[in-house]
Amino acid sequence: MIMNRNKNTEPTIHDIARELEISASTVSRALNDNPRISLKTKEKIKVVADRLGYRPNTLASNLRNKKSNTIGIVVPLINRHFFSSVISGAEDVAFKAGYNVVISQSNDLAAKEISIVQSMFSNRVDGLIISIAMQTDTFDHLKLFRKKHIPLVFFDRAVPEIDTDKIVVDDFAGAYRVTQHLIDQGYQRIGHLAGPQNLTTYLDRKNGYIEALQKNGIAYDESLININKLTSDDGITAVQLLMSLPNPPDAIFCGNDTTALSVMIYLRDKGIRIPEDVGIVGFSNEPFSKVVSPSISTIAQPGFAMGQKAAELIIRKIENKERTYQTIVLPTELIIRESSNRGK
Amino acid sequence: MIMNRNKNTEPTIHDIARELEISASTVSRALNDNPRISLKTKEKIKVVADRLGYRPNTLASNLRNKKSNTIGIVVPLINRHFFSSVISGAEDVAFKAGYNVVISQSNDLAAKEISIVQSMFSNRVDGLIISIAMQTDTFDHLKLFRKKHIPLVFFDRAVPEIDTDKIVVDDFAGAYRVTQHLIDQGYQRIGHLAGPQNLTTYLDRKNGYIEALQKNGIAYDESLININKLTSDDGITAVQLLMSLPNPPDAIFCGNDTTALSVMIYLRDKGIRIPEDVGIVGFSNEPFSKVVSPSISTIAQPGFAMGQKAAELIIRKIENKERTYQTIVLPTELIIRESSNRGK
DNA sequence: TAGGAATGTGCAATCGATTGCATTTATATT
DNA sequence: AATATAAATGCAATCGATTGCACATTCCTA
Repeated sequence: MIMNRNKNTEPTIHDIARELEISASTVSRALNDNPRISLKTKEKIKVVADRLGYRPNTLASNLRNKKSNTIGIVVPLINRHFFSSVISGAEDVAFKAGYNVVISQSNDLAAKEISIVQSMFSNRVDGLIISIAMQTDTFDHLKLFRKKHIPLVFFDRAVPEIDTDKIVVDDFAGAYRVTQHLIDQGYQRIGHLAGPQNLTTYLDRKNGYIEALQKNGIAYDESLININKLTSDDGITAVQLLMSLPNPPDAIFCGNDTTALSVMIYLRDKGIRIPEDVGIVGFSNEPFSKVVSPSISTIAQPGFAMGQKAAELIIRKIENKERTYQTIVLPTELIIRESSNRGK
Repeated sequence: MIMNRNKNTEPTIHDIARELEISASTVSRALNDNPRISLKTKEKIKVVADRLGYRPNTLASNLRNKKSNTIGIVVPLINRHFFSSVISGAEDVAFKAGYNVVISQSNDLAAKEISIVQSMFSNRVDGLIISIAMQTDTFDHLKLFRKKHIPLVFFDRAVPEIDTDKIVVDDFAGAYRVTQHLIDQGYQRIGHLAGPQNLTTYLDRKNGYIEALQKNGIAYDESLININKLTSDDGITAVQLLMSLPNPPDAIFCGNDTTALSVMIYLRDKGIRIPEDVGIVGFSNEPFSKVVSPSISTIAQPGFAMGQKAAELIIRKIENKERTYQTIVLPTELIIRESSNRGK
């Protein structure tokens, strides 16, 4: 009699096989509902599996199948509304399709991003969904995925030089719409706080802004554009600068809601009325933008939907091995609130 | 000559071994910096490994070591500030310690939670960090982890009947402090919007509130307590009820910031001044609570720190096999802002 | 220079599930 | 009853890394 009923050990298909005096192959096939196994045998096996509290060891299965059923997601910061929404959407779709989701945050640091991506590769994720760090400017770690034909999907912040699937929002159109809206409200000199221009996201926003000005026959004034990292403090520094110009702006299109808020607070403290004296628009529709006072006009980015789309796309790639890449541009929505609404 | 340089295949230790005409064991040991391997051999091996672009296959290693280097985290909803903060903190610590983090959300549904937890077990996570779903009322899926001696850490919402590590905030003390603060500010009739009482979190808050009243010799009035699910709408319904009492409250301690905000907006619309006429305090320190106007006094829950602690704790358990369980109660912080500050 | 310790490598089994191919068993056909 | 065919199951290798034990080599020391 072969003895192997170790105590601290999880039951395996071999334990089930031994119990029933059949082979492990049969057990494996039965549990995977393989038609080659008779119904009768399948049932016997399932009974024993239940009794032993058998749970398949996914690690073993993954190794054998060279598939981890895992999707990696890398974001700059988990703890940020937009990104956690994307993650939430992606997890939703992935879970339903039987995939696990491993998540890491780059903290916007290139070095950490590289380390994460390599680790995910070693863990043999089946696909990678990523929004790159602000700081990242070399892309070998990502090209690795392309080279090995592991599906790679960029969202929000994509790398132009890597040809793969991308899901972005229409930053250009969003910014254009914001600017047009400000013009429609009668603002004449519109400033812009722009983010790092190595990210297409922010570049596109700036370009949309410029385009809208030009289409409306407004001279585009370089001095009204302030490029920074869009932190709360950056917003204050920038607005100080803009307002001290000989000819200061009467509206500011801020690259995100965070700066929109800090700008607004700064102006309020200076006794400048919003939207009467200066109009403000942000970007991203952070939850707070709706509830501050005055509420902040902004552009809604469909984070949850983006995550869903990204997961759907990568799963299709994983399972079908499609070779064509697409860039999905999700529409944005201009939400007009108090901070830019003069009622015109 | 043995041929095996398949094209689409990742290099393995065997490829390195073949190249150098040594055994795979030596390669494995060299790459793990085993002292039994000579420096000279190690260096040769590292050179070849680099040249081939070798990346260890973590799946194989995990299978052999019966360890996945992965920590599972289950939250009700990823896309919520408190939870994403916890995740962020946990990822931070886990990554530094060489662990991956897989995340799933229960959507507050018991069935999904069970399914997630079982799947994580099959994936052989080394430990599980979880905040249970509002709906969950059976715990076999979690007891499984205890039975198998897989580290389990509850955070925020813990299950009293399962003896394991827990990290919670001191809801009782937080609520007590809120109430004392309102009393100190001269409020006389303090109402409370409480959450579902099957969660200790909300139960403790209510008890802290009651205790503070009693310690201050204030009669505790059942009619001033409204139990609901703490959604925005619930807040409005509740405040309508409270304010229509013959003897309405002059302050309301809301079970979370969401209701605090909706209550505040409702009162403002009725021309009731905050904090002069009615004082308001929330709970959780949601980002918006600081930026709305008036800003909302609240209790800060250290989400990020909680995540860090949870990860630290579970890693200690994973690596040391400690058998003693602890409940860590993190202190809360009362943040006094405009909504309850009469300047007393 | 033999004996023994110290050092460096290799063999082969193992982790648990999967699967191509072979083999056995049951059923059908003439 | 004998053969052909279909159905059910088993064997053994595989996925890639790890490791106890055995074997080989080098180095000392008496």
